[in-house]
Order: sequence, then structure tokens, then C-alpha cells
Amino acid sequence: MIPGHHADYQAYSQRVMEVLGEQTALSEQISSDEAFLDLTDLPRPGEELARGLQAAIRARVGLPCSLGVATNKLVAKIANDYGKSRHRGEGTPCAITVVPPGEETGFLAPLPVQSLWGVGPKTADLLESMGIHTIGDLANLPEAYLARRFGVNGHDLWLRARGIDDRPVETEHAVKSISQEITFDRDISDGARLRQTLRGMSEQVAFRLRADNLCAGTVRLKLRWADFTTPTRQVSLDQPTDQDGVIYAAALGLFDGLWETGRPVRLLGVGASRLTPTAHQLGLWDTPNEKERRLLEALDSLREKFGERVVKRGKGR
DNA sequence: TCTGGGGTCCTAGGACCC
DNA sequence: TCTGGGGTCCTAGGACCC
Repeated sequence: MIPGHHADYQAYSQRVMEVLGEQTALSEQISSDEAFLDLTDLPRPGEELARGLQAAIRARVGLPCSLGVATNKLVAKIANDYGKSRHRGEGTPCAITVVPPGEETGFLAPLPVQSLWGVGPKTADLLESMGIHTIGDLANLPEAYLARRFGVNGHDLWLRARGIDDRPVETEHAVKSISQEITFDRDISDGARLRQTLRGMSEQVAFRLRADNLCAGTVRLKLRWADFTTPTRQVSLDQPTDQDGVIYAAALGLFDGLWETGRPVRLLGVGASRLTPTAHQLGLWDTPNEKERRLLEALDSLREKFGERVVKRGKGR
């Protein structure tokens, strides 16, 4: 959508979210370029607000955007997708799609089942094979039948097909995992190169953990072979960490347990999960860990000033 | 569809404990 | 004592999302 640099992208995203934040404190960012707003308690009707918002984002950030207005998140999201998909011709869609209260099921009925959140290619194929093509088809099935076919998910499917969704707009969102991965231009079978890449990614993951004041209790390694199979391995740490060396050691251990020397690797990834807030111990003396932490903090501030690639540690750890 | 990078959530089996 | 059942944590994989 926005050409150019990652940093630019983030800056745009932030400015859009700022404009949204002026409308209501009840906003939930769901990705870098999408958010839900709860307008229930605002005096003006949704459609009018949406027009104002769209104009404000164009005027102040210089970006087109599309909006969906409905009585819940599910229908608003689908309405927005629908509006965007109907855009024809040049340029970015700039749609506003309103589904008035009471018209949810009627709006959803003719749409393909894939329009529903949580229905991807696999589920769509399965539903297709059962003769279910539209959301309306789905809504006509008995709940018990769906529950039997799809388990817990079946009940949700049944509710969603009817446009029922009582999830609130959540203003706080805790990060669950942080990861870095790379797909190589061509498959790599050089162990030194793979380990070096692994180290770089471990450092980036640890850097992002520290930036968010988080420590990880679990480290995950992801590989992809030439045949596209993608094994993962994870390990729980004795102590949550935000340290480059600890993340790298864990990732390396997993890598060495999985990689057969010389086997070509297409993708390599490192992830951190089971995140907890960092508890800084303020001791009277510096433990080795505390020293290491301070060193990394100093490096981090250099990275923030001069860019991630500039600062590298010397040899020997 | 021959496939980028970052996420979330769910399931299922095994270990371990009471 | 080899035997029941349940809870919880861990790991691996997969579907799905933008």
C-alpha cells in the first residue's frame, strides 16, 4: 500500500491511529493498517462520523482509506472488505460501507463463506464439499449439525453466519510473541552462514524484547526445507530472558538438533514467546547479568541513533 | 498457490504430579 | 503395588489473519 521504507510505513500508521484516537478513546488497532472504533456512545451517527474520519485522514495524513460501519466488529470488518472489493479501476479504494442495525443477516447472506473471519481455504473447501457456498447457506444449517461437524468452532461459525458477535473493542493488546525470519534467495547449506544468520536474528529478537520491556520464557526455531516442509522446535528457558546470547544459545541448540549437515535450508526463523514484563533488579552490585544488560542497553541506544545494521559486537561472544 | 514476514489461536500427545 | 483419573505444562503442527 504505501511504497517505501519500513520506518515511513510505521510513521504513517501511527499518524492514522492518532487521528482515530481523537474521535474516541475506544479504538483497537488490529494490524498496521486497520483498527476498530467503538462509536456507540458518540452523538453523531456512524456514517457521518465515518465521512469525517475519512476526510481527516486524507487531509492530515494524505492517505485514502476505507471504512465499514455496523453494530459489531464482525459485520463492520466484512462490510469494509466488501466495500474495498467493489472498487474498480485505478487507485486505492476509498469506500464507506454501512450495514444498518437489523440488516446484518441480509447483508451477509449472499457473500461467500470465505468472507467470514476464520474461514480460510481449508474450511472453505470443506464447506464447499458439503454444498455450502454462501454465508446464507451456513446460516440455514442447524447449530447442532455445525457443532458436530466442526466442534467448538461450529458454534462460533453458526453465530458468525448470523452476524452475531459480542466481542468488545479492546483498547489494550498484549503482545504474545516476537519473531524474525528470513527466506533466502536460494537455499543455503553452509552451516557457518546459517549460524551467523541465526545469531543476527536472535540479536534482533532480543533487541525488540528489550525495546518493549519484555522477557521471553520460550525460544522457538523455525526451518524450511527445500520441499517447503517447515519443522519448528521450541524450548522453555529456566529464566525468562531478553539477552542476545541466551536467545542465540537456545536457538542454536535447537538448530543443531534439527539440521543435518549440508541439508539445504530455505527459511530460518527465531521466535520468542511466553512473554513477561522485564523485572529489573536494582542490586547494590552488578552481577554479570546486570553488566551484560547495561552493555546491551548502551548498544541499543546506539542502534536507535544510527540504525540496526551499524552496531555489531566484536569477536568472542 | 511453487509460496514474504509477521502475528494469533487451536489441537493433540506426552510428561509429570497428586 | 503398575494401578485410576484429572490438571497443567510442554512441544509440534496447522489454520488463519493482514
